Amino acid sequence: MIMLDYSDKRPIYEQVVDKFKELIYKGVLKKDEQMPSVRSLAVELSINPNTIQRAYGELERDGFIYAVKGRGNYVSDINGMLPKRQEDFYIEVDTLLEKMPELEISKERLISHITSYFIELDKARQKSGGENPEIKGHD
Amino acid sequence: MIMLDYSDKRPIYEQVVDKFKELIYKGVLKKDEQMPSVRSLAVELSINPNTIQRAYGELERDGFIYAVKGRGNYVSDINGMLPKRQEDFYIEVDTLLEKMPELEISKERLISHITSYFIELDKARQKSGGENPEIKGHD
Amino acid sequence: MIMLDYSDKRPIYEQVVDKFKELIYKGVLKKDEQMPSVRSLAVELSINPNTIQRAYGELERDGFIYAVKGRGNYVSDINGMLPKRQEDFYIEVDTLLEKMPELEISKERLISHITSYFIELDKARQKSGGENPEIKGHD
Amino acid sequence: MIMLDYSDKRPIYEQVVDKFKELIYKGVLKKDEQMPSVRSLAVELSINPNTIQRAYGELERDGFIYAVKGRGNYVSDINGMLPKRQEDFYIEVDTLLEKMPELEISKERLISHITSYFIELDKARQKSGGENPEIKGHD
DNA sequence: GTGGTCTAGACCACG
DNA sequence: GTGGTCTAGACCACC
Repeated sequence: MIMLDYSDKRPIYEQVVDKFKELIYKGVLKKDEQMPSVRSLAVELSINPNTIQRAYGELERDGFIYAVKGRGNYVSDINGMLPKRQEDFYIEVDTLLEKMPELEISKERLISHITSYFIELDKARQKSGGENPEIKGHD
Repeated sequence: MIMLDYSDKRPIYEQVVDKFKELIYKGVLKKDEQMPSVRSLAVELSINPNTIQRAYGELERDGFIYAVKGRGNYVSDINGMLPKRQEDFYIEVDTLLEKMPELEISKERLISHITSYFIELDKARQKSGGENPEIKGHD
Repeated sequence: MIMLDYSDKRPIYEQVVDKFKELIYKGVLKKDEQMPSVRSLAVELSINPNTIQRAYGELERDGFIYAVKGRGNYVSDINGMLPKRQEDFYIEVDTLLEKMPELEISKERLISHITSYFIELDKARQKSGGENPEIKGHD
Repeated sequence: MIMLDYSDKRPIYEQVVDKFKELIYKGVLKKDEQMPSVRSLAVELSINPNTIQRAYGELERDGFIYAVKGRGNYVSDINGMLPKRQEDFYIEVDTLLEKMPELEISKERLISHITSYFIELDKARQKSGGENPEIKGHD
């Protein structure tokens, strides 16, 4: 379910946290589904249970999972976190936009890049059968 | 010339490196200009000279400065690094674009955000007297 | 009759204990009334009978219920526990009062808060038909 | 500087966290003052450095201290946290107020308790010389 | 010297 | 069985 990258400089527990956040965001792990137990996951990844414990602790602190003593960890309901994430996305976009003058990249050049990115994406999707419908007109 | 942020999680030498890269990129420090001496800068920032030494080492390794034994450190010629930096920029853009479907943000929504960003920027520039000329049609 | 909150950090047996204490205090469960059997309640809440057993044990230890071998558990007479609970209440009040200087909250400000709390409560009661008569001049 | 209470059921790291929060709140530890080092405090309290590490981690996460690698931990500026704490105080007050009808305690009885609490406090202060002036008319 | 991460192994409370 | 805390001891990056 999860693979560690030991060439990654980030701490292991952080990798675990991020991997699970992604799995939860993408819906692979659904609300109230049980997480792998601390010990079993530790064995599976052959790392120390404490490290998993710490990762689960962070996930709980961030509201992604909840722990029930003597039972296990379960994934929380993350509905309503989408707006916050969209906001963060636009903040990331802005920091990129700020760099443009210094890099002598024009607005038109950027938009052209974005457009061609999505054209390529569409092509690739048509080839593979078009299972992921395009997102349109949201928010 | 440089200010450290101790609440920043990154190591100090890295902050120093980045600050100087920025100064060189922006042309504040020009080709063949002398860098502050290791010891004077260490005193000014009240940090360990070893830390400055390490920062200068990284800057030299990355081709931003060159050291002359017994004389000091000098700014390199960074012409020709622009294309590489632009390339990095577009890679960063792509990683952001990849996140969009999952966040239910449409291409149109993004472009509208970018457009309004530049409109605001223009407004602010007209007010302050228009000193930074607009970048147009490059690359 | 009872609902568990798995997002609550407290152990389940403690939740059960508190819920029953409340039911008994509020008079929903009256003197000598029979408690649900350990096994039936365990099934109803889909938790381990041991957990219920432990909860009932605590309730008995605290004098809220009494067990009759082979028959079941029954609600005790809790008359005379009111003064003790009032005393506990005032102790809690005092710990709060002690924090006030540090928080730069004045006595007058607190009393004004309390007053407006009860005014709001009265308003809400008048709207909903006034079923809970106001408590006055006790003790 | 800090004393542990082993008869306390709460985890050690939590006790450490709370003790430091209190010291910072009360101004005993001031902005930018250095915290005892992880290892030295561990020795002083004769507990494991990991436990201190965890406590310091929580304190940093909560914005009470900041860590500089290779240097140490320093206390943050907690100005502006007062309103949040006052708000929490009133929430605690409200939970107490909610219990009153059930306990058959009237509003008047509570206010009389509070008033006499402050009268006693004043008496005690006059005896000891009156160094802590009364807080008045804030917020 | 400092903080930060990780392991190995133990103990406890809960179910 | 589960999560949660703690210890002892190690290693790393940073200053």
